[in-house]
Amino acid sequence: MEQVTIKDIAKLLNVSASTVSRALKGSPQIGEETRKLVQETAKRLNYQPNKAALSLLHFKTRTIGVIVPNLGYSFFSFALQGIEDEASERGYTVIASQSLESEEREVRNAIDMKRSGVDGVLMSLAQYSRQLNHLLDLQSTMPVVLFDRVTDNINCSKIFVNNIAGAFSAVEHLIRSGKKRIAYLAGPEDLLISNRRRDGYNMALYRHKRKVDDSLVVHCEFDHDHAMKAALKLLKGRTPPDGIFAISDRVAIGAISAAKKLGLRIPQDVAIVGFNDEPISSLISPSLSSVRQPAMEMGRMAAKLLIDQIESGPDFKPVIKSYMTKLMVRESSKAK
Amino acid sequence: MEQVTIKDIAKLLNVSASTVSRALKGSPQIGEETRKLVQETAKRLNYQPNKAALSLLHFKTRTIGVIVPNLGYSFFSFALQGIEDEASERGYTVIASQSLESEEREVRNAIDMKRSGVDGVLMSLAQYSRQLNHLLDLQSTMPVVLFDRVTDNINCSKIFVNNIAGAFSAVEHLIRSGKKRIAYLAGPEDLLISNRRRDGYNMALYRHKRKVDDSLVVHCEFDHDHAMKAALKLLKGRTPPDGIFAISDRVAIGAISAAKKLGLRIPQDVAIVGFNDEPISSLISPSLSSVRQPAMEMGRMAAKLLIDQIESGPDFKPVIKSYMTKLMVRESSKAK
DNA sequence: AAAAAACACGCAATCGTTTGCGTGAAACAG
DNA sequence: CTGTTTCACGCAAACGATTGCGTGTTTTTT
Repeated sequence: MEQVTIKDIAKLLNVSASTVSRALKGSPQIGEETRKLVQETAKRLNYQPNKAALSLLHFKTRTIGVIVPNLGYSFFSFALQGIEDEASERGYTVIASQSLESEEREVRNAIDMKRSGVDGVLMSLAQYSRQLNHLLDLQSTMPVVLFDRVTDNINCSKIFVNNIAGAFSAVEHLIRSGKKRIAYLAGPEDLLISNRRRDGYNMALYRHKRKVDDSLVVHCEFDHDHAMKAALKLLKGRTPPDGIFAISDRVAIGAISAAKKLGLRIPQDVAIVGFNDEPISSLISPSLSSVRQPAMEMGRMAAKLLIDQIESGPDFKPVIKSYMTKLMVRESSKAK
Repeated sequence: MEQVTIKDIAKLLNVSASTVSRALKGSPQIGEETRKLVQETAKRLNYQPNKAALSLLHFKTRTIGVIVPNLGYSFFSFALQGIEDEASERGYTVIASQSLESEEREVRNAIDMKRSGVDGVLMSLAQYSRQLNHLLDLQSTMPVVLFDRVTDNINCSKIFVNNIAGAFSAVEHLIRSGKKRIAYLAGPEDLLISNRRRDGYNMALYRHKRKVDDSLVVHCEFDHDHAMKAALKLLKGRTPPDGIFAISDRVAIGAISAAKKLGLRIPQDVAIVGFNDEPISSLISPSLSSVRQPAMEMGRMAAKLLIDQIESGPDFKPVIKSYMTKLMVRESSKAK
C-alpha cells in the first residue's frame, strides 16, 4: 500500500540507507553478498524510488511537457503516441495540453508547464501565435523543441515534414491528372507551414510551365466554415479553378462542401487534395486524397531530441530534421 | 533563471526560512511589517514553491492521471479539455495517456501512472478491457474515477451519459421518420455502454409496439472496417433494415460506406444515426445524425469528483452522475 | 516595580535519496 | 609484530518547505 522506502529495506536488513542506495546501483563499494541481498529484497518488496526525493536532489523531474493545438486532430494524437512511447522507454513522464489554436491558452499552458517543473517542452504552435515571448521565456529556463508548426524566429531543434516536397507532389499530381487551373487554399498569412507549402505549390506550377496566378491563392483559418467560404469564393469566381490543394484535410473537407453546394462534380469539375491524411479522410465520400506525414515517427523523434538535449547539458546544438511525405491518391482527385 | 527558494528570500531579508514560509501563508504568528515585506519580495523575485519539496513533505504530487482509449476521438479530446480546465483551476497538473483500445497498453499506462506518483486516476476503459486487476490494483493505492466507458464491477465514482435515454431518442426518431425495421449496430458483446444503449433501443421498440428481432442486433468493433462488414451483412440479409442506430459515429460512417457500396439511398432506403456527435459528422455527406454528449462538461465533472475525493480522505463515498444527451438530426435520417 | 502574558521570530526535525568522508576490521607486506 | 592497504560499510549533510517547540523581547496587568 504505502510506498516502500530505502529506509524500510535498510531497517529490515540491518544495514544503513547508504548501503542500500549503493547496492541498488551496483556500486563496487558494496560487498557481493550484501548487494544481492539488497537487490532481491528490493525486488521482493517492489521498491520504487520516490520521485519527489530524486527531483529535490537533482533538480530534474524526468517529466516533459507537450503543447499542441488540438489533440482531436489525429496528426497530434498520433504524434503524442510517439512522444509517449519514446518518453516511457527513457523513463520520462509526459504531461500534455492543448492550446485550441488560441495564443492566450498557449501562454497559460506554457506558464503551467514552467510551474510544474518540467525538464523541457515540446511544442507545436497555435495558429494565431504571433508573440513568441512565452516561448523565449520558456527557452531561457529549459530546452524547447518545436515540431510541425514551427517558426524561424526561435533557435532550437525542430521537426517537421518537407512541406515543399509534400505540396509539390500534391500539385504535380493534380497537373498530371489534367487539371489546368489549380488553386491553393492556404492557412493564415504568416504561418510558416502555409508558406512553405505555397513554395511547393509554386515550384510545381513552375516546373510544369504553368503561370502562377495569385488570385488562386486564398487564405483561411483552419475550421470548416472559413474554409468553405473561402472555397466558395474561389469556385464562384469568373475563372474558377478545376483543382484545389488545401493546407489541411479539414480545410479540404470545407472545399468539398463548397463544391457540392455548387453542384460541382468531384473530381471531374474540381479535384481536391488535402494534407495530413486524417483517418476520416479515407472514409468520407468522395474519399479525400491527402499528403500523409509520419506523425508517430515525428513525435518520437521530437521527444528523442528533447530528452537528448535535457540530458546533454548546455552545449547541445539544435538539430533540424525533416521528414518525407507520401501522397495518398483517392477518389477526390483520381483521374478516370 | 534558477528557481528562487525560500532560503534566498530569507537571506535577503535577514530572517529565517520559517518566518518566510509563515509570512507567505499569512500566519498570524508573523508581524504585519515582516509579512508584507516578505510577500512583496516573494512577488518581486517571482518565487514559486518547489513542487518536489512539497511532494516529499505531504506525500501528494497534485497531479492526476488520465487514461483514455484514444485522444483522436474528439469525445475524449473535448473531455480532456474539461479535465484540464478543472485541474488547472484547482492547482493540479494532468498527465494523459492513450490505451489505443488495447488492454495491454492500458495496464502499462496504469503502472506508469502509479510509478509517477499521481494522486488519482481518471479512466475510460479500452474496448477490450476484461481483466480489471490493474484497475483494482490502482484503486487500492489511490482514488479512481471512471467516465464514459465504465464498468459495474468496480466500486468508484462514475460519470457517463444516460445511454438508455440517448439510444431511446435516436431509435424513436427513426421510428417517427417512418422506419419499420431498425437495426442496432452494437459494440463488443460485454461492453457496458453498448448494452445500455441496447436497452434504450429495446425500450423504444417496445414503447412503439414493434417486436424486437434479435437478428437486427449485430456486434462489431469500433473501427471502420469491422463496422462496414457488419453493416453489409445486415443490409444484404433477406429482410434488411431500413434504419440503423450505430453505437458510435465511426461505426455509423462504416454503415454509410456499406449502404453506398450497395447503392442504397440515405436516408430513403436506410436512415442512419450515430452516437458522439464528432465534429466531422456534420461535415460529411450525407451529414450524420448523432447523439451528442456534453463531453467537456463530463470531463470537468469527472476531474472535480476525483479531486474532491483526493482531498477529502478515505471516507468519501462514490458518486454516480449521468448526463442527458441531445439528438442532432441531420441528412442521414431526415424525413423528407 | 515585579510578574505574567503576548508577541515575533529562530531552531531543528522531517520527508526519501544520494554522496563525500570517515572508520573499524581484515588482509597483507616488511 | 608493526605498519600500511584494502575492503565494506556507516555518518551526516544536502535538496526545499513546513511546523512544533523554544526563546528573547516587549507590552500589559496587578
